[in-house]
Amino acid sequence: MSNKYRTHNCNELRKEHVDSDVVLSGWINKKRDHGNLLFIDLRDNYGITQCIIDKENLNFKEIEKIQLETVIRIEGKVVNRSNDTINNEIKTGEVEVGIKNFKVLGTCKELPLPVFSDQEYAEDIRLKYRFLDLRRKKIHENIILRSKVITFIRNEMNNLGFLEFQTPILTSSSPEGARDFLVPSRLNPGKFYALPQAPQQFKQLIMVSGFDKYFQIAPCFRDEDARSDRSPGEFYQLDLEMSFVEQEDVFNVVEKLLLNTFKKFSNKKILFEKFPKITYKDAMLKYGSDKPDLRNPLIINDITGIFLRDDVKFEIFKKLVKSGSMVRCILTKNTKDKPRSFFDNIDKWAKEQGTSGLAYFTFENEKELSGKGPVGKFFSKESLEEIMKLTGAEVGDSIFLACSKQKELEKITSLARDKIAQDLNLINNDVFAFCWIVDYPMFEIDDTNNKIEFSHNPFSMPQGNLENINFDKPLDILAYQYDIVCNGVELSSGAIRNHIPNLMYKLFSIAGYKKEVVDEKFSGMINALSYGAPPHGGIAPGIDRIVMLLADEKNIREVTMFPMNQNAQDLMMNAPSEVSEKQLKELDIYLKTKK
RNA sequence: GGGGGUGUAGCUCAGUUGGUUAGAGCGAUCGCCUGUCACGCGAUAGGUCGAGGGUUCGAGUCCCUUCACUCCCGCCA
Repeated sequence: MSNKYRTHNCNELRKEHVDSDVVLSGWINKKRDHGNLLFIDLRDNYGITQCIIDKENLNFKEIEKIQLETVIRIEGKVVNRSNDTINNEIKTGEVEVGIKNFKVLGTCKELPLPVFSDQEYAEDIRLKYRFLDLRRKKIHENIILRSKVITFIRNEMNNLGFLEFQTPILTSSSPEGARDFLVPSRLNPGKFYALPQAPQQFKQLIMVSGFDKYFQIAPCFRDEDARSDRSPGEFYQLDLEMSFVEQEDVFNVVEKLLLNTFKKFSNKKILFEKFPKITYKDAMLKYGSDKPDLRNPLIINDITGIFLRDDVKFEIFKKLVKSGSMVRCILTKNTKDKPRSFFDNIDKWAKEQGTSGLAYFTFENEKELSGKGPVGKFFSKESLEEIMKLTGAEVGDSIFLACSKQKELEKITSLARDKIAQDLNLINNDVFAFCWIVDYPMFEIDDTNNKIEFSHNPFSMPQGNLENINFDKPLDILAYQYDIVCNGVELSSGAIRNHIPNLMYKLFSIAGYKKEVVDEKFSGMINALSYGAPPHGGIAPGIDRIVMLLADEKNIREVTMFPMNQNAQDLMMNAPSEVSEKQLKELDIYLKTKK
C-alpha cells in the first residue's frame, strides 16, 4: 500500500530499502535533540523507525520544536546505520530515515500522561485519556492480542461446525440472577426492555429452532458491582449451545478449543492436558471454593472428629464443635524451621479478614511425638497420630486450624490456602491449571430467610432418572451444571438444559414460583419447549478473562479497550449522563430526585 | 451497604518527632551540544499538600467530617 501519507509503515524498512525514497507517517514517540542533530522515533501501530535530521536542513529549527505525540508525515531517504549505531531492540534498527521534508498532520497539546514510559499511572487519568493510554506498548499489544484470540476462536468454532448468530440486545427482564439494565420503551409507556445478562433463553430457542450448533461472541450486561476480574456493566462471552449432546460432548468441544487457544497464544505450560473433574462438594471441602487454583498444592482437610476425643484439650474448638461448628486444616510441608513471625503473620492476617484467626502447631518428635506452638500442647500423642493419618502429615510439617460454621469455614480456609501458598511461594506462575467443577447442586438454601433457591441456572437439567429424583429433598438434587476454572479464575459456566416443561414447572415450584409466574416470566422458553424441544446443552467461556490470563494481566481493564471505572462510569465519554427534559417526557419518565 | 489502601507540581514519587521559604526525576519553556536510542549539560516556570473543620505559638505531618480512585466482602442464577 502506498498513498500520500506513506509508502511504508514504521516497522517495514530494512537493509534492502537503503537508498530508496520513502514517506512515513506516525506519532513522535521520542526525540533526542543534540542541538545540531536530532533523532526522532516515529511510531505507528506496527513499530518504530528512527528518523534523523541535522541543521543543514532548512526544516531543522521547526521540527526541533514539535511536541511528542504530534502526528507527522516524513519524506526522506533510507540510509544504513554504521555498525556501532545499530539498534537491535527494534525491527528497523539497522537503518534510519534521513528527513528531507516533513508536515504536521495532527498537533498535540501538552500530555496529561506520557505515552513513552513503562510507569504505571492512576486509573482515572488513564481512563479519561484512554486514547492516549491505548497508544502505550503493553496495553496496545493486549488489545491486539484480544482481537487475534477472538478471530482464532471464531475460526475454530466455524471449523467445528458451529454457526454464528446474533441475538437481541433489547429483550425482557427476567426475575432470576443479576440486576438488569433497563431501557424504557417510548412506544410502550411504562414498560421496559432489559439488556441481556446472557443470551441464555435465546440460545436455547435456537436449539429448539433446529440449528443444532450455535455460537456467538456475545455481549452480556449485568448491573452488579465490579471486581478486578469483573467489569461493571458489560463483558463478552463465547456463548455456545449444542443439540443432542451429553455433558461429555460439551466438555470435549470446550477442552479442545481452550487447549488450542492457550497453546497458540501463550508459552506457559498447561498442567493437565485432560482437565481434571472435581465435584462441587469435593472442591468446597478440599479447596473451600468452587474456583480452586490448582497450581496451589495445598489441600484442606476436615478433622472435626479429632475434637470429639477426650485426649484433646483444645476447649475453645471443642465447645464450638459441640454447637455445630467444624474444624478444617491446611498442612504445610517441612515448615518446622520457619520463624515464629511466619505463623503469627498468617494468624494476624486471618484476623484482619474478620475471622477469629488461625490456630497452628508443628509436628515434632524430640523425645516423643508432640505439637510445638501455641496450641500444640492441647493434643495428645495419639490424637496427633490420628491427625497425621487423616492429613498425611509428617514430623516437621505444620498445620493451620480453623473452626467455624460451614460457609464461613469454607471462606476462610479458601483465603488461607491462597495466602499461605503465596507466603511460601508455592505457586508456579508459568503454568495454566484447568479443571472442571461438576455436579453442582440444583438448589441451595438462603441463610437469611431459609428459602430454597436455584443455586445456579434454573434451566439446568437435574441429574438422575426422572422417576427416581426425590423432590422432597431438593437440596440433594444435583444438576448437570459445570464450570471451567483456570488458575483460580472462573472461566465459564454451563449446563445440560432442562427441555421438559413439566419438569421445569416442578423445579420452579420448589423454588417458590407458581406455574402462572413461570408461564409469564419465561413464556418464550416454556412455550417453545412444548413444541418438540431437542435435548441440548452448552457453556459460555468469558472472553475477557481468557484474554486476561493469556496476557498475564491481573486486571480485566488491561484487556478491555474502553472500560468503565469501579462506579460504572465512562470517564472519557461521561457516561452515564443526565438527559433532557424532552427525552424523559417522550419516555413518560418523571424523576423523583431533581436538582 | 461494609472493610482496607492511596491522594503532595502536567506525570511518577520523597517529605524524619508537628518547626525556617514543601523537594527529586520525567515532562514543559529557554539556552548549549552532530550519533543518540531512557542522549547529555545548564537555567526558568510550575503547588488550594483531594476538600472542609478542629487541636496547636506553629499542621503536608495529629484529630474529626467528607470526596475521588482502587482492592476486598456483600452482590454477580
